[in-house]
Amino acid sequence: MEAVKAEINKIPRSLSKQARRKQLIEATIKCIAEKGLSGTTMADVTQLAGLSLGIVNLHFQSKEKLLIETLSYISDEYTSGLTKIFNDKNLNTEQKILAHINFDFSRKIIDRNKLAVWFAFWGETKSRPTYLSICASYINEIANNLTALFALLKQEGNYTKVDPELVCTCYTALSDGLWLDLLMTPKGLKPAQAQLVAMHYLATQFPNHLKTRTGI
Amino acid sequence: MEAVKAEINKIPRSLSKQARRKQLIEATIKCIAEKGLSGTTMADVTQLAGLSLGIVNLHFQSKEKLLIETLSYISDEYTSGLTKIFNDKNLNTEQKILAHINFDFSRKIIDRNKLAVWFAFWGETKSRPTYLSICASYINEIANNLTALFALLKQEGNYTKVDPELVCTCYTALSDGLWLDLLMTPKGLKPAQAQLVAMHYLATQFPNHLKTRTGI
DNA sequence: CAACTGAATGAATAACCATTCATTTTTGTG
DNA sequence: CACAAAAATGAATGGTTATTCATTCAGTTG
Repeated sequence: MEAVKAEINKIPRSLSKQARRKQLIEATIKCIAEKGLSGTTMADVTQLAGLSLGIVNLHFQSKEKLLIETLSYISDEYTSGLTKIFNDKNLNTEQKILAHINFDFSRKIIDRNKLAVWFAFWGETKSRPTYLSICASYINEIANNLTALFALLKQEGNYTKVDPELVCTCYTALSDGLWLDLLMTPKGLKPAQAQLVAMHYLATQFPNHLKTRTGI
Repeated sequence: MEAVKAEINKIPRSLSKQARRKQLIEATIKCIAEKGLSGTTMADVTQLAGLSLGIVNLHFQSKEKLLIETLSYISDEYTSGLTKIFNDKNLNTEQKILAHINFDFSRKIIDRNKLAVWFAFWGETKSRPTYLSICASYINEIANNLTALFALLKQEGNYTKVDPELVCTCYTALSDGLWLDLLMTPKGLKPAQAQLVAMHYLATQFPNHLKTRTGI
C-alpha cells in the first residue's frame, strides 16, 4: 500500500494539462488493448494511469471524448510520420517509398497495443460516423501523396504499364491486412516478415528499384 | 400498434429451435452493424427480431453466447463456401482459384452488415481469446487449401519463381484490407473494383493464367 | 507564511442493461 | 375439445458504470 502510494506520488500534480491528457490517452490505449473497447471503463483507465476516478471528466468532459482523442492521437502520430517523409527534401522518390514502407512496419507503428486500438475503432465505424470522419481525413491525404510517389517512380523508371492509383489502393489494403495479421496471429507472422510481404508486392510493380530476397 | 402486432404475429411461434436461433443471430448481425458491438443490447436485438426481451436467454443462455454463435455463424458461412469450391471435382486448379476470388467478393460475403461484424470481433480478439480461437480454426484450414492451389498452379504453369506460401499470405492480407476498405469507404471502392485489385495482384504471379483489364 | 488558485479526489448518484422467473400463450396429442 | 408440454413474455431484480461535485491537496504569490 505504501509502495503503491509512493509510486503514484512520483507523478507531479503540476503536470501541464497537455501532459496529463497524454498520460490518460496512453492509459486508454493500453486499456483498449487489454480489455477491448466495450470493456474499457473509466475506473480501468484512471487506475492504470495511477489517478483518481473523476480525472477523465475533468480533462476530457466525457468518456466518448476521451475515446475520440485517443483515436486522433494515434492517427496524428501515423499521419505526421508519413508527412515528414513525404516532405523530406533529402530523399529521392525511391527512398521516400522505402521510408514509407519502413515506417508502416516500424516498431512505433505496429505496436500491438496500438494495432488493437486501430481495429477496435475501425470495427465501429459503420455505427459511429465520428470515428469514420477522423480516419477519412488522413486516409485521403496519405493516398494522394503515395499515389504521387508511385506516379513519379513510374516516370523515372519507365514503368509504362504501372497504374499508380491501383498500386496505391493495393499497397494500402495489403498493409492494412498485414496489420490485422500482426494483431491477430502474433505467433505467426512477424513484423519483419510482414514488411517483406509488402516489399514483394511492390517489387512486382517496380522490379528495377525494389527487390526482395526469396522466401519470407 | 395493431399493424405492428399483426406483423409480429406473422412469425409462427412454433418455429423450430434452430430457425429461431437463426432469426436471433441475423438480428444480432444487423444490430452490431447499426450500433456497434458495445452498443448492442439485448433489448435492441430482440426488438429487431420482433420478439420479447427474455428470448435470447431462453435460446442462448447469455448474451456472450449469442455473440459467439453470431461470429461462428458468419465464419461457418465463409468457410463452408470455400471448402465446397476446394473440393469441387469439376473445377481445375485455375478455376478453383478464380472461384475462390469470386466468392471472396460475392454479394453474400461482402455484405456491409457482415463486414461490420467481422471487424467488430477482430477488433476485440486481443482482449477476448475466445473470439480469436473461433477465427484461428478456419484461418489455418483456408490458408492450407489456398497455398496448395497456388503450388499446383505453379507446377502446372511452370512459374518457377513463385512462392506459394508467400502468395497465399499476400493474397489473404490483401483481401482482408480490401474488405476493410469496402466497410469503411463504401462511397469509394466498389465491390467489383476491389475484386479487380485482388486479381491484379494474382496476375503478377500467374500472368499466363489470370489477366486483368487495365485501370480499375 | 498565509492566503489563494486550480488540480485532483472519490463517495454518492442516476442511468443503463443482462438476467431471472412467475405468468401467459400456443401447439400438439389423445 | 381438453389437457399437458413447450415456447414466449416482460416486469422485477441486481450488478455495473459514467458522471457529478463537495472536499482535499499542492503549488504559487505577495
